[in-house]
Amino acid sequence: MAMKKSEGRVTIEKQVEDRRTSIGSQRNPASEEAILKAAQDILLEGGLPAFSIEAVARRAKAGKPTIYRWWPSKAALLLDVYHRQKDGVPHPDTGDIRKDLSLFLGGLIGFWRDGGGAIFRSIIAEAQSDPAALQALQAYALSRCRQSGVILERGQARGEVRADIDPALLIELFSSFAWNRLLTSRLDVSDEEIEQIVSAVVDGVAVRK
Amino acid sequence: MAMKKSEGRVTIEKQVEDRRTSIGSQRNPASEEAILKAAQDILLEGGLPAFSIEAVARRAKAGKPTIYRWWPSKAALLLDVYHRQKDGVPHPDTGDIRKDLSLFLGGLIGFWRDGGGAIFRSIIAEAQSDPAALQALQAYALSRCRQSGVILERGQARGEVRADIDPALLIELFSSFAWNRLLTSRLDVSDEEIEQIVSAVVDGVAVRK
Amino acid sequence: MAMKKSEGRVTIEKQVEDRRTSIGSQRNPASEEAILKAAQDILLEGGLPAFSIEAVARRAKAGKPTIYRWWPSKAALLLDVYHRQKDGVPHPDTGDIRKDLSLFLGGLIGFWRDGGGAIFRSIIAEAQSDPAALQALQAYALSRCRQSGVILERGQARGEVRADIDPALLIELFSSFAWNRLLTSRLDVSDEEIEQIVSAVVDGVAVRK
Amino acid sequence: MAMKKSEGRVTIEKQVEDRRTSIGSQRNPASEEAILKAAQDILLEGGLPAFSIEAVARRAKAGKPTIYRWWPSKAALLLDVYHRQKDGVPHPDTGDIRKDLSLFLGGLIGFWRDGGGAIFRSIIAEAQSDPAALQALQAYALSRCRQSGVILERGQARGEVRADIDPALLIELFSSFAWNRLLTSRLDVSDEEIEQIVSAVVDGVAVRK
DNA sequence: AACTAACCGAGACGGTACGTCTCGTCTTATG
DNA sequence: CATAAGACGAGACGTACCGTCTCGGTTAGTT
Repeated sequence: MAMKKSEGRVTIEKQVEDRRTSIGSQRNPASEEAILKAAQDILLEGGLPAFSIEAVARRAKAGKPTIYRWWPSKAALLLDVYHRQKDGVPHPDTGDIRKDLSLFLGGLIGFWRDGGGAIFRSIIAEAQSDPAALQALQAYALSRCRQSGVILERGQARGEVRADIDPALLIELFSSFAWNRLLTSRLDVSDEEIEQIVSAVVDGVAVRK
Repeated sequence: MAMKKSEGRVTIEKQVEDRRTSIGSQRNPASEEAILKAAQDILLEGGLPAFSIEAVARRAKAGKPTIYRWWPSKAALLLDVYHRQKDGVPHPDTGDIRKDLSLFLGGLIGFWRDGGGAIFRSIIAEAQSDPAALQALQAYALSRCRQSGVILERGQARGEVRADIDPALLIELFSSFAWNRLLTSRLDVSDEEIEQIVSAVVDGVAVRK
Repeated sequence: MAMKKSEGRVTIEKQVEDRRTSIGSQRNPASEEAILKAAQDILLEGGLPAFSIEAVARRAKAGKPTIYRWWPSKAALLLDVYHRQKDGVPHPDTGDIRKDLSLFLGGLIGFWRDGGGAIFRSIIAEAQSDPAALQALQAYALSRCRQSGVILERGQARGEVRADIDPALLIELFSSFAWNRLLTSRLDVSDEEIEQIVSAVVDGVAVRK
Repeated sequence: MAMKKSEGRVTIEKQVEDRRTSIGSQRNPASEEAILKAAQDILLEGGLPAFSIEAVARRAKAGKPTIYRWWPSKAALLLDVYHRQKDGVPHPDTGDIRKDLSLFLGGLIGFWRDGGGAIFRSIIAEAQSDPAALQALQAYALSRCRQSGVILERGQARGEVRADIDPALLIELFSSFAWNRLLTSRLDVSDEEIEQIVSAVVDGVAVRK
């Protein structure tokens, strides 16, 4: 992406090496792209400790004020970076609530374990000190729970799931578990563990009388 | 010279007053106490962003090296501060697994909501960038889950809870929910919500056939 | 926004007042000046022991990195401070080598005695532990000796001074005496002593046969 | 020296490794020796920058208070270290003032160049900030000049040197030159240079009429 | 023989300064 | 007027020493 940026301007005069300058009184998409790319790369390579506005500017060959102009805080940049990744967590519809929930939970954990979690971890951490990030995180989490609640709603429609269950709340319970494992770097969850959790919740912990 | 030494301490009690000096080749409990107190106060007042070794040293009227001597990292100090608060989360034993779990989850959330959570939030945030903090957090979380697992073990002993349930894993599921709410500042959980979650897990989400 | 920028500077003069910020991608003369001034004042007030980068930064209301950016070492800053004082040691040209040398030596000692020596003392001291300072001092001393050698060169041109004398070496001998007195705080040299030294060297210590 | 210290106690029980403890209510010569030795070694190896009370204590395996008990300041320790070295600068008596002065100046420079100067440099540097060191240095320098003045006094007695010359002052002039070279690390003075200086002063710089 | 007094090492204490890092703001020069 | 560049004040980081203090142990003289 970042390489493409000068491609359209090659013929216009002599082009000073590889420098990216203003394109006038408007936001420069090449800069935005370079900054987001740099931010993402830094996060994936060095994690949150390596992530600083300074480092992003350096790597993106951008001026710090350019970053501050468009992203008011570290958290805003983090969120933008996160939104770029399509998160690939599915809302399966196999017709079997056990399978659906196992696939959902396993998918979420797997996505995070395979590299997708680093940035989200950073956002959660940032949200503990930055109120703006916190609000964004709240909104994001809520909408995700609602979206994923569809799994249970389908189960309810099929008469497979109790009608008095709040789908979003239950999804929150499952994804909380994934959060916990993400935040404690214990994402190596076996299929058995996932199935045990799903089974416990679906069938109930209590002995059937 | 030797006479002067004890002269200032004749009145046994209230003495510390101004300056706190060494008590010889051994750790000074007064310093440790002052440092932990200062650290706690700073955390409660300004949260994680205000928490720096510099600030703690200043407030505790201690030298920075004194802190570094005893706590190798910011995270170590954070954990020590957290350990000082007796966390008051109970392991209730009412004989009814529903009540026990509700009291446990409600107790944890209540404790965090009423001020006890701020420091733990900070530790989780810190653990996202500091490997040492992460390790400490892992160990802590694990041991807590095992401890609280006793609630379910008692249920199993009573024949109330399925024997194939892993107590620690189930507790982890419940406390994950509390973590989630702590980290998203949504600890205002109603008793109904807690009961719904407990009920869902105890009785199962599935419709009984 | 853009309008606000110049608003505070409408009245051209007296403006600096409180805060001194960047003037763009280039060295800020106001900062440089403030730092050198602060350094000089600290040296004159508290001498070398009071002179620390920390103290200079504090007094100049500058950040430490700003100092380290422009002066790689304490010694470099010291030398810059010394160079600011025009040192007022003359190269007199009375036509009489005795008078010229007396005025030179007396002038040097007098300049140091009347306040100008404190900083140079500090530089010499610093050079004993800092190789960079040492090198700077060597270069400075050498060039001064060569400059002042002109006194003897004129004497040689007049046929008053032996042609086989190395002017710089002789000047070094005289200024060494001043160094010695500076470093041992014995700058209260009487005119008689100066004349005795000059007389000894000019006329020779040996009895004329 | 330091090695000998346990020699007398070998047979008395099992001797805890190599520890040097108190010998009762009196100064322990072994400790003093070990401290001076350590101080000297550090100075010769790392120069003034490496010389700290901390380092000396570490190397001498002594407690810091033991050092502070006997030497009130860094300078005092430095001076003691310097006094241990017999300085080997001669007061030659060849009967020829030229030879005597050349041997004196050459001897002083040579002694310093061959390792003896490092400590004296340190003392001079220290004296620029420590008044106690300064005073000690003044006294030392004065007495040395007076002692070495004997060279010129003998010349005066022989009728070889003008009677109106102050011997100490002249010696100060010569040794100032050595100081200068010591402090600027330019002790590689050739015999020719020494002879030129001596010749200039003995015979006079002025052309004989 | 017991006691005292001073010494010993060790090392903790409250501090200061070090030199490096990042922060978020600012101004320049370039296009 | 947006950009890359980079200087600025601020202040935290972790380290090295400073000079003071207390400790527990050792040993020489004195009782």
